[in-house]
Amino acid sequence: MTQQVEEATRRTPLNRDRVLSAAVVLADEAGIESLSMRRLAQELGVVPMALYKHVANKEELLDGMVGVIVGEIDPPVSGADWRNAVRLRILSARRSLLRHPWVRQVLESRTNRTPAVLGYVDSFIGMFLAGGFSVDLTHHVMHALGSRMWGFTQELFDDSANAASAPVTAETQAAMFQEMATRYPNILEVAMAAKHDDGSVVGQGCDDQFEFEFALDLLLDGFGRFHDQGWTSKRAKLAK
Amino acid sequence: MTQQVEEATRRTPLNRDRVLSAAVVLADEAGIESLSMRRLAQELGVVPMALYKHVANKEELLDGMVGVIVGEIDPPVSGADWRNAVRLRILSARRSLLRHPWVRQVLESRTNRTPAVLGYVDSFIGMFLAGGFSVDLTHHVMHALGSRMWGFTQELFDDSANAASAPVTAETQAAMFQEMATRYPNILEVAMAAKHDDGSVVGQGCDDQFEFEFALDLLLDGFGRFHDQGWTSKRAKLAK
DNA sequence: ACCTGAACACCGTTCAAGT
DNA sequence: ACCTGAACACCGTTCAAGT
Repeated sequence: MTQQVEEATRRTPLNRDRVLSAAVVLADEAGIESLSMRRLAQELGVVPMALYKHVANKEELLDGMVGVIVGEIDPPVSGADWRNAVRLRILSARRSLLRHPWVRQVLESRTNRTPAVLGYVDSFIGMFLAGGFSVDLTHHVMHALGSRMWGFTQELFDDSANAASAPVTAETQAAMFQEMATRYPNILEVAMAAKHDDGSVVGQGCDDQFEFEFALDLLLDGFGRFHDQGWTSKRAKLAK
Repeated sequence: MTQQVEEATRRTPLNRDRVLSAAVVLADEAGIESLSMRRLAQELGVVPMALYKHVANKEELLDGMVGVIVGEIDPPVSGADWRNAVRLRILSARRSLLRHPWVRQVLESRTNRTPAVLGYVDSFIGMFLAGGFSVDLTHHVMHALGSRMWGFTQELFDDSANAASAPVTAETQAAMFQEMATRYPNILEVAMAAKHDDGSVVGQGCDDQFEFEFALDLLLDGFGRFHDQGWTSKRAKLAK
């Protein structure tokens, strides 16, 4: 930072938006684990306590950050049937969330009853109701969607962490292969098939976008089938 | 702790299992946020550094704790078709995980390539392969299942946190209702229907077990349909 | 060789003293 | 009335000094 920019930054009075934007940038660039009140204050050129005038505590800071990203998600497209509306909105959310990978963890780690999140959920529910879904079915469908409505899934193994680690030698790779073959043959078989499918031997093998849409479409198909059948939870419970 | 018990505890030499068990108990009773190396050491009546002889660091401690719980999950039942085998196993995992609510967060926050987790996943994949699923379909099905294979879903709003908070007065409840009605009418409508369904006005309204099984069965139905149709990812990609 | 007290480099947040 | 330096009560982990 040059002297000039530093001066200009310092002159701009701190406000909630500047705090939140700086926090988003910091989380994007340094990772959510590097986001501390002290570090954020330093980045803004203020004393740590100055932040507490604009956010009550770190929890509120994180809620606010999520709000910023949720605000970037496109509103529902108009004039589409429920399936397309829901699908496009989720894929839009996915694009937003992929730009800010830390949002997933923050969304997962807390109960998110902030206006931004509630507003998103409310308009999301609205897409099903507008599509003629009963309130009952909409309720259960929202549960089934869960965090997938944000465009992400809790994956079993997060490869993004692995990508940053040191490259493994051919030797250790061979040893890992041997270990996998004897102890986890099924995992190996599936992983090999995915890699073969991918064409590369080195690549991580899984097309995340394809996997996401596979599961999403499977769920949407199921929702549509239930809707067409006039499914109700009461009948489902009686059938048990 | 009486003097006698304290003596006995101190005489038992510390080992990895005792460290992990104590950590599990501490997380169960005090919550995962209260689990620190220092607090755990105190609980075991040792100096913090003594722990580092049995676990390399906190990450390894958490991995080990997950391993303890995963070890409690029932093995696959034999002689069942794939659908029942998978279903029963997931519901067994769910029972284990519900007894130790912190496991969800720990599983979500890390890339879990530990022997315990890999072993579980491997045997899980085995159930689909044994049911005649292609390796290809099994791969995508495992992705679609995601963390649901552990018996939990990322819910939008975690009510467990809310239950611990202070009870709200009738006044603030009415104000919240008013706020919801004007700003989040769709959420309110769904929430009201769920409560009515539940019979109570106060209850949290959602039957978590029902919601879980609703989504699980919807997915399993989809998997079965794909299996019967001889679905392949290659054909699915060409169709796009 | 083994064990561990003290220290290091952090946290989020409170609070009283200074302007 | 406003602002903030110092302090509090913690962290995980290193390391050197002590046995």
